[in-house]
Amino acid sequence: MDQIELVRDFNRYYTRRIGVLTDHYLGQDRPLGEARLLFEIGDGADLRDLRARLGLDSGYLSRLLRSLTRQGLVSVTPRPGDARVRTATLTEDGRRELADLDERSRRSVAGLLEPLTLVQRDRLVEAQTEIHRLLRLAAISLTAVADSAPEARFCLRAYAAELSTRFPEGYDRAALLPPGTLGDGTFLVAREEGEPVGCGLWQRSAPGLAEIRHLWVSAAARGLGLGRRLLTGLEADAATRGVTTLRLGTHAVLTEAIALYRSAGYREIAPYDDSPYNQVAFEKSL
Amino acid sequence: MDQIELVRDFNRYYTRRIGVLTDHYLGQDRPLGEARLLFEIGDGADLRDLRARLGLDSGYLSRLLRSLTRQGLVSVTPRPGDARVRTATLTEDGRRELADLDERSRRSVAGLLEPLTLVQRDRLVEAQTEIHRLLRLAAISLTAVADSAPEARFCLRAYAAELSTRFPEGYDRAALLPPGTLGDGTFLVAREEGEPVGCGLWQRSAPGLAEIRHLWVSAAARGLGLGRRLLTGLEADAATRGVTTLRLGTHAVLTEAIALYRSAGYREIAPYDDSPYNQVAFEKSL
DNA sequence: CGCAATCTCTGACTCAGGTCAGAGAATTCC
DNA sequence: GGAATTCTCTGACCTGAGTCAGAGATTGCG
Repeated sequence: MDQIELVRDFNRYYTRRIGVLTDHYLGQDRPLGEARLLFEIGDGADLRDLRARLGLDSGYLSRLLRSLTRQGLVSVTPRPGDARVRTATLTEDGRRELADLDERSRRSVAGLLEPLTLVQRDRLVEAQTEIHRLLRLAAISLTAVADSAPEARFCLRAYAAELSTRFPEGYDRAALLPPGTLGDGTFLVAREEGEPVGCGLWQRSAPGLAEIRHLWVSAAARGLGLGRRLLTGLEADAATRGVTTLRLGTHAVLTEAIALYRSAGYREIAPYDDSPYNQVAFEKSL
Repeated sequence: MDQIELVRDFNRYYTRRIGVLTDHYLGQDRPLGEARLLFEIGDGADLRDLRARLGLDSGYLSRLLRSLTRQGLVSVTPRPGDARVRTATLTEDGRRELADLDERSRRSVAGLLEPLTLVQRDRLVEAQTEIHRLLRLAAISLTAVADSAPEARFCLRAYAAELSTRFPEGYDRAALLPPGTLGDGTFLVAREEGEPVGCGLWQRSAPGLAEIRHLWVSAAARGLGLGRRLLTGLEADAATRGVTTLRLGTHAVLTEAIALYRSAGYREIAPYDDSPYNQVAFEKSL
C-alpha cells in the first residue's frame, strides 16, 4: 500500500473514531451548531467576529443566538461606542453549560485513554504532536512578494524586534533592507492561514553569487522545520536564476540558526562584510 | 497542558483539517450519504449488509438507493436464491463515478503531502500508524465469559486451527480445555467492535498456584500489544483471587510468545507437566 | 398448508443546517 | 444634512439526514 493510501486509511479510521467520540459528548441534546457557538463565544465576542470565525451566514447566526438566548445561555447587547455591532456574552447558566460540555469532552477523551498504559499514552501524545507539527508545516505556503509589500515589512519589523532582544548589543533597524532596494533577488513570505509567520530573501551580489538575508520564523511557527523549508525554497529559487554560490552571515548568539546552516550543507568561511551582526559567515555551492 | 488537553487539541485540529480536505473532494455535488454509499457498495453488496455497515434505517437506505438508481449509478436486483434480499451493484457509470471520487480523494491527500520532504512524509505515516495501532488497542475490550460461551469456543477453535499449522507435529484438539471444565479460574475474551479477536484463561491448580493457558491473538489483531494486555489482565484478575504464583507452558516454535513471557517478568522453569506442547515452561510470582 | 419471520419499500414526518433578499438601525463620509 | 456604508435581523425557502409505522413480498418452519 502506498503512502497516500495509508494516509487515507488513517483519516477514515480517525475521523470515524473521533466522530463517535464527539457525538457522544456533544450531541447529547444540543445541536452541534449551538455547541460550537458556545465554545466560540467564550468570554464574549462581537457577532461579526463570530460570523467570520465560524463562517456563518448572518441570518443563521442570528437565529442560533436567538435560540441560545431563549434558553438563557447567552445575552446579546449592542456594543457601547458602535451600536451597529452587537456582542454576545455567556450568562451564568451559559458558562455553567460550557464548563459542562468541556468536562464531558475531557471525560470522553479520558475514557479513550483509559485502557492504555502510561507508556502507551505518552507514545500516543508524542505521535499526535509529530503529526500536528508536520501538518502545520505542510499548511504553510511560501510566496514571493515585493520587498515593499506589507507582509514583507511586517516580517522585517518582527525580525528586527526579536533580534533587538536577543543580541546583547541590540539591533539597529538601519541594518534592515530598505523597501524597494532588493534589486536582483527574491523575497519569500511564509503564511499560515493567511498570517505571515516567516520570511527570507536572497539578493545577488555579483554574477553567480548571492547572499541570503533576513531569514526569520515567528515564535508561533518555531519548531516546525519552517526555517529549513524557507532556506531550501530560497536555494531552489536562486538556482533557477543562475546563482551558483550562496553566502550568509549571522550572529554568534543565534545558535539554532548556525546549526541549521551547518546541517543544510553550508561551510563556515571568513566574514565577507563588516556588518557587526554578521559575526559568523557561511557559504554553499548549489 | 495535560495529556487529555493535548489529545483534545489534536482532535480539534485534525478533524478541522481533514474535514476541509474531505469537503473538498467529496462535497462537490453529491450528498455525503450517497458518496459513502457508493464507496460501501464497491463490488456489490446486499442491502441488509449495507444497512448494518453504515448503520442506516431501512427506509432511508431505500431512498438513497432510489436516488442513485435514478442517476444511473446503481442497479438493485433481488438476490437469486432468496428474493427477499436485494443486492446493489454499481453500473458502468457508477464504477466510473467511484473511480472519480477515489482519484479526487487521492489527489487531495497528495496535495496535503506535497510540501513535505520524503523523510517528513515517512515520519507522518509512521506516526499515524502508531496512533492507529494504539487506538485500536484502546478500543478492544476484555470481558470474562464462561468457558462454554460461544465466543470462548470460537476463540479456542481458531487457536487450535492456528497451532495445527504452526506446530510441525500438528495440534490435537483434545488438548483444548473442554467446555465447562475451567473450574476455579477466569476465561477472558478480547473483542474489537464486537468481534472476538483474542482470548486467554487462568485456572487454579492448587491454592495460590494457577496456570495460564490458551493465550491467543487473532492474526487481524496482532502487533497491537493485545497479547500483553491479555496477559496483564489475567494476572490482575488472578491476583485478586488469591493467586500468588502463575505458571504457563508453550511450544518452542512460538518465539514471539516466549519473548512476551520473558519481557513480562516470567522466568523459565523446568516443564511442570507432560503435555507435548508445553516444551518451554515459565513461572512468575505476583 | 398456514403462520411466523425476514427483508424491503412507501409515505408521512421531524430536525439541523444553511441560503437569499430585503428591511431597519446606526454610523461614516462628503 | 443627506447619501452611502456597515451591521443585524426577519421571513421565506431549500436540502440533507434521519425516524417511524405499516404494507407487501418472500421464505422458513412446524
